[in-house]
Amino acid sequence: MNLPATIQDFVLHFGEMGSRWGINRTVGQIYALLFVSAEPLNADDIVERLGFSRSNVSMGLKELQAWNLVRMKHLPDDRRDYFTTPDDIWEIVRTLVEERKKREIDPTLSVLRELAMRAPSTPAETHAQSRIAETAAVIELVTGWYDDVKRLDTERLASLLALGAKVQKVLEMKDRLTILPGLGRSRAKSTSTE
Amino acid sequence: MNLPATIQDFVLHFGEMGSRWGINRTVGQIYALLFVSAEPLNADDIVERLGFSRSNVSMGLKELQAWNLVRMKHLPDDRRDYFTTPDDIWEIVRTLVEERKKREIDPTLSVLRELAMRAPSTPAETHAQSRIAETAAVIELVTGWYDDVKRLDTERLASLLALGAKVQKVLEMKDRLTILPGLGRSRAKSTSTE
DNA sequence: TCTTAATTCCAGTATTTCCTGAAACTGCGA
DNA sequence: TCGCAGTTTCAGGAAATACTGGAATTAAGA
Repeated sequence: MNLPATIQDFVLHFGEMGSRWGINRTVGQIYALLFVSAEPLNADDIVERLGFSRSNVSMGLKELQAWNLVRMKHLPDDRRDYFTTPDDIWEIVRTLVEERKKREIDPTLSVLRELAMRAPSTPAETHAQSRIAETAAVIELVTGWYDDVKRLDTERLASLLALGAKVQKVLEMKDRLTILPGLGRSRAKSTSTE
Repeated sequence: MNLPATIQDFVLHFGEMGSRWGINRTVGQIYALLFVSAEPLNADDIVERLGFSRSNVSMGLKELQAWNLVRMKHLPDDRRDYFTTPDDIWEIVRTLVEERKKREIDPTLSVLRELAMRAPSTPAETHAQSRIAETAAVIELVTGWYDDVKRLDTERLASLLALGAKVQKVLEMKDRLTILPGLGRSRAKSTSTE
């Protein structure tokens, strides 16, 4: 590994983190390197800097592409593929959450719904199914919230986050002071028409 | 594995999910079983139902205890330890998020801050450090929001989630219509005095 | 169409992580 | 203090995952 100390430390830490979150270490390191690099890098640049085998880098890049986490670019008079991450970190966060949801949460939710709907055959099963149904409801609530806020532009999202729980106070005030038609609790189901 | 079909399918699915999120399959399955069981279970109950070795179950339970995800109980005239998960799913979610944050996000954040503060020695490093600092800022914003909303009681939290992005509309209205002292953007840093 | 540089695939190997059985430990009741 | 039921620890084996080098493939330029 042939990198300035700070970059190396970042890359190594990111690799460790990745491996705790179900992303393999190599892929995490490749991503980290692209993330902090000012210029797009090609596969050989990565091999040189990280010291992985050429094919390992190639597979890692493929996986990152499958996750929509990197962008491919081409330089004039150069056939090689160059890769970067988006400049906007919020876009990266959105992609990460979106992909993770699509691959893991959504399938889980449909499994849970299916399990909860089966005809139970023992009392134990009946109890289990009500626990499962509760779980599905919580996941639906959280993902519904997410589906909603992900449409906000970054600035609004950031200010909402900065506001934190104070939002609650504003809402209580609103409940007390004003009548706002069309702002009730019953949010649209949002699963069907996107 | 000796379980009603629905419970078995849930346990297996949960085990798979766990292994994608950095929890090993066995531990995930033990947790899933406890989660759907109406009664507390002891280690031998788990061995019987899941077919793991006694020691594997013991280690799994130990790990779940370290994560604060299970409760130990004792029955009268029985020395064995019995385990359950909390009845309230929201409590489970809070614990999960809290532990994960404590073990992974917080340490990462301090690493990032340290890296961003080092004196850079190359232009590449300078650029990397500004990316790292930006990342730290995003993480701080999100965890700050989380630290804030986690204090809400479950009912308020659920209604906030149900409201989704509509919150934004309420806030815009508030900006236009009223002056609310002490509700500005500048939230307390919240890291120091808890 | 041929040459060549670049990329991808794949089979085998290495490494890491997980799981087991046996042995050590703990603490209660006699 | 001893015996015993229950629990935990740990070293070694098993399984899963990751990594490599070479061979196959692709595509651009001549």
